[in-house]
Amino acid sequence: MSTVIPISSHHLRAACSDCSLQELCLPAGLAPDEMHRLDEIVNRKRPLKRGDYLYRAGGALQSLYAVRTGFFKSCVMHDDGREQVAGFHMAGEMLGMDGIGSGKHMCDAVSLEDSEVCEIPFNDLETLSRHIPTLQQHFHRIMSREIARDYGVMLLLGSMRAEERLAAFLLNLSQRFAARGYSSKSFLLRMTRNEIGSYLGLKLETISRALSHFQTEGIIAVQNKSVEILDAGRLRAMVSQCSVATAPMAR
Amino acid sequence: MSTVIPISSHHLRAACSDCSLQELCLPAGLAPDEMHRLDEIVNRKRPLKRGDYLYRAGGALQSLYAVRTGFFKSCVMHDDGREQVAGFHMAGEMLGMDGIGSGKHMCDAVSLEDSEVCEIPFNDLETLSRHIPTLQQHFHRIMSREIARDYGVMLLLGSMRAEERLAAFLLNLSQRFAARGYSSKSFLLRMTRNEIGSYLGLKLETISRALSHFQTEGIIAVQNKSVEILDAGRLRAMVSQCSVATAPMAR
DNA sequence: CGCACTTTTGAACAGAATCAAGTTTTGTGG
DNA sequence: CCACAAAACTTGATTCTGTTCAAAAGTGCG
Repeated sequence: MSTVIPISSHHLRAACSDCSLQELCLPAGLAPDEMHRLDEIVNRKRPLKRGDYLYRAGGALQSLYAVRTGFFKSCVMHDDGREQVAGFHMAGEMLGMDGIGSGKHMCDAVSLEDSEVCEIPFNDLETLSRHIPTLQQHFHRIMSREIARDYGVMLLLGSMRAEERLAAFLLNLSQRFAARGYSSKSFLLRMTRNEIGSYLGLKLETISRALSHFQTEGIIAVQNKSVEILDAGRLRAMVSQCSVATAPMAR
Repeated sequence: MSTVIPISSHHLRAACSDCSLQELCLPAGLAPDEMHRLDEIVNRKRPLKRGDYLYRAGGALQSLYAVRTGFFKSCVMHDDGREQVAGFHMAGEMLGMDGIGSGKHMCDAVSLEDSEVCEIPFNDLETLSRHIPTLQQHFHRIMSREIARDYGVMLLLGSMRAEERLAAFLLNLSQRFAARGYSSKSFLLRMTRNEIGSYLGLKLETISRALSHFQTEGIIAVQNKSVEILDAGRLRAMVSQCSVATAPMAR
């Protein structure tokens, strides 16, 4: 257990990205044995089909989850059945941190396409992070970044108009795809117009109209779920009034 | 350092509330020596006058802060000079957790009345929490609750209309005052209409109108900064459509 | 005591929501 | 693989909520 496993650095990197814990272990790099110990507590999770729930609001929080492949939304349900999307999550991002405080999940996490996640039992993570300062620091950073992101969303919802919100949303997606090695110019919207609207505090008709408008302006090309960004500069100009909104905005 | 300091439980409680670390140490209670070690890393901070900055966006994050007395807002500045209020903070609450991820504060923290804070050097807190699991758990809960609160604000900004937002805001304040032993029915608004509006994604005129309207309806009595809640039930009814928004909403 | 800031209130305006209809896409079962 | 039903999307017309502009009154700090 405390023996250093003799594996190459290439191996480590592979193992890390393999379990999709990029956010937890990549940034500063753990020592080989540390990485191994982290790996030991991570459970591979069965794949989820589109529409499956990863967890539900009110359920006991046992684990945090790292998205391995696929795409998720987290959303809170109103009494009347309407849903409010609180965030979208792609490969390499973590889910479930909102539930630590109360021990219960605060929202539903739903798979928007066939996905796979790694399950990280929270108690084990807490214990392990006491022994591995680097891991502890990363975990704190991840939670903090979540808070900072949320601030950005609040800014967006509190002070931007419809088309500015959508521009910020598209730029944010673009940037996150780019960070994962996908094209920043051309990608698929995994969620419906309704879900985008819910996330941005707008109605689906408004999303549809704004997308159409961007298209006639030559800023983007949309066809169904696929989006191509033609003029990122103009998108950036639309949100530039809000300095903070560009980078840490969405999720 | 590892010696158990012989102080009574009453002493401990006093010391704890004294340094205003309620959020960090009260909930489950630390052992006497643990409490003492926590106390050792906490620096008493000079009082701040109204309008003083506790920290500024972009500044290096050295410490987290616990509000001892007083009232703060945290806000992000737009390029054009407008400000967006991201939260209000009263005695016993913690500030600064948004900056851990980047090592820099993401927003300004401004005192809205003469206040006093405790400074908790973040590195020391991280180190200490490795040795005191209870402290570690509390710290994680605090960060998580901040995330959950932010989800609530997103819900509010994304799906409630003006008067619902204000109702939720008043109820949240009421509740937080009550939790600190103050009246839940009658309190002072430490912030301006403009700051309330910024926080709720509305203009100050809208806040003013809504307050006036609530008053003519007999739901509240307002005079300048002082508010008395006459019919909490109707306020609750206004926000009840959003189950989640009531409790963990603002900050 | 006066000046600056905050608040209130009114009137006109604008942006997004709502209502509605029609079209396209997607998913399912035969 | 096709047909059909359900879901998602687009677009237009209308309505309504909240913003903007404006002016006056109140409050408080120096």
